[in-house]
Amino acid sequence: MSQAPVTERASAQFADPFAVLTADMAPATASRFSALLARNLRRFPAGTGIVAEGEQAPQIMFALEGWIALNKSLEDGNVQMIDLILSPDIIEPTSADGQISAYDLHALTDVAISTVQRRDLDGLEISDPPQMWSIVRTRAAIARARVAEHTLRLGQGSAQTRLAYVLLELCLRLGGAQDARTRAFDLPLTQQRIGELAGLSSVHVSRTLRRLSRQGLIDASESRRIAINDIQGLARIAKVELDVLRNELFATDV
Amino acid sequence: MSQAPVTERASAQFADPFAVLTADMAPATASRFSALLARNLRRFPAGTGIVAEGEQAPQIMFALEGWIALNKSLEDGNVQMIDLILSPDIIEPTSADGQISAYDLHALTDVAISTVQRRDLDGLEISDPPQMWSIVRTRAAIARARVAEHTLRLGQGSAQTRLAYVLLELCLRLGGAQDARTRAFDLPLTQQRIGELAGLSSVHVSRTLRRLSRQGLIDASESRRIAINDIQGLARIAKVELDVLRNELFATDV
DNA sequence: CGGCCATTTGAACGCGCTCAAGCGCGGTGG
DNA sequence: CCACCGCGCTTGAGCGCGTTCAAATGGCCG
Repeated sequence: MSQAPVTERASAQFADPFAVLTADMAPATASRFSALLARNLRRFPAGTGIVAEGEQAPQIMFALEGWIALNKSLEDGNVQMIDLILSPDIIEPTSADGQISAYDLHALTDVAISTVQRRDLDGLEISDPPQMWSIVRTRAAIARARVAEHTLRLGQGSAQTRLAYVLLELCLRLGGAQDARTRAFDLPLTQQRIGELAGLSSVHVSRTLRRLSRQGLIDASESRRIAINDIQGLARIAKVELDVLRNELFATDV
Repeated sequence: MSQAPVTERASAQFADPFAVLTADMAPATASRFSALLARNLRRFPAGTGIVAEGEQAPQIMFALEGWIALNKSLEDGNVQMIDLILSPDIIEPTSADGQISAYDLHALTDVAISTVQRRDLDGLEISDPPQMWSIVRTRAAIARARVAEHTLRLGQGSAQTRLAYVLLELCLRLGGAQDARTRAFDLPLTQQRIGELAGLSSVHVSRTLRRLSRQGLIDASESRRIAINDIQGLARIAKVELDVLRNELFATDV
């Protein structure tokens, strides 16, 4: 941890994120799990580092609230956002040794997470079959698929394709958009950060967003907010099949 | 499965790959695991498809022998190799639903794999703590770190950086090179395939390989074979810290 | 030998980059 | 209150990297 986190007791406003993860659990396991999360709750204000690349890190982090960037950077300072973490995602930042983080985790907004070690989850496993690890596995599979779609477009897509894909993925992950009729959603990222995600310079993010606007596909006039006007057209440019993407991004079983 | 695989009984030549995975297991678990792998052995000749994107797939695949491309492709036909799978890697091709493959798996050489379902592993779990899933988790963490390094360079690296990284990663994964003094190794990929991995056109792979040769960093004169003459220099161009990469790519515990 | 595929090399294009200037907006302090 | 500053966004100009298209070379196998 590169910043001193704030620890606090379980509070009512986390009923929601807890519920997403405990929905299909046996009640006894669920309550023990909720208690574990509450015990290990950490908060980070927007703009702070959560975990630094190459430093000691918790093995498992439950994203409860806020937007987290999972970054890696080249020696020359160029940053690539590998993935964007939103509740109820689970982050496993350590590599083979289970100790050192392979990634840089950065709070894009105010963030609440719960950090645990693997043995904590083993300690919870009383039901049969073990459900805790099953949940972790499912979230890992979703993250893998998400990163692969992203990587595909970084390697093969044009700027329009990359950006359209990023917007579409976020639209779907935010629940088909907070405002369902207009498919508009808050995007608490500067164009610089969007560029780190899409592998583009901030200048070219600006140009490409305006191009998509001029084509009538999106409305990006409001700052830190995106409205998708033509989701089919955007999917065509992103070179994505919406149904396929939905199946990849959302759990359909435990 | 898009090709009819060949099933066969356990044979002596797989003692090695089995051993890598069973090294730290309790003997009883290890033998049951080896039997499971042997029971579900499949072979694919070079150039054949193993699993197609969007089709039914096994949940867990143990790579025993050969080179496997983990690909994704855009609607327009452009292919990106997300990762390259070598024994003792474990592939989990399905996404959230545990049924449909999110990736296209392709045999680059003759390949031997063993395919199982999650419940098969649950059935093996008799020791405490469960070691099977721990192995799967560790291999998954390694693959995540590998894909992230790759994605970073697809998003932020030049052609030289991407290619140098690909060669370095393979050099390390192949055991610091089969021939330790010259750090030379067989690379059973056409430049077209290397391009799919590095996110470059095959033409530019050719130019960039020659450029690295002219700089004295590698020797690519022999077809399907690479010799690394100056690993430090190559690491500089790949913008990679060799020790860090080694820690990410290799398991240091179970 | 002929045919096929992989590789090499040249030529030219264009996408996305950097550099640079200007604008808009919110926050701060005189 | 307005002046100022800083930051993010926009837009223009020009460049260079990696692309595509095309042709030639080399290697392997029938």
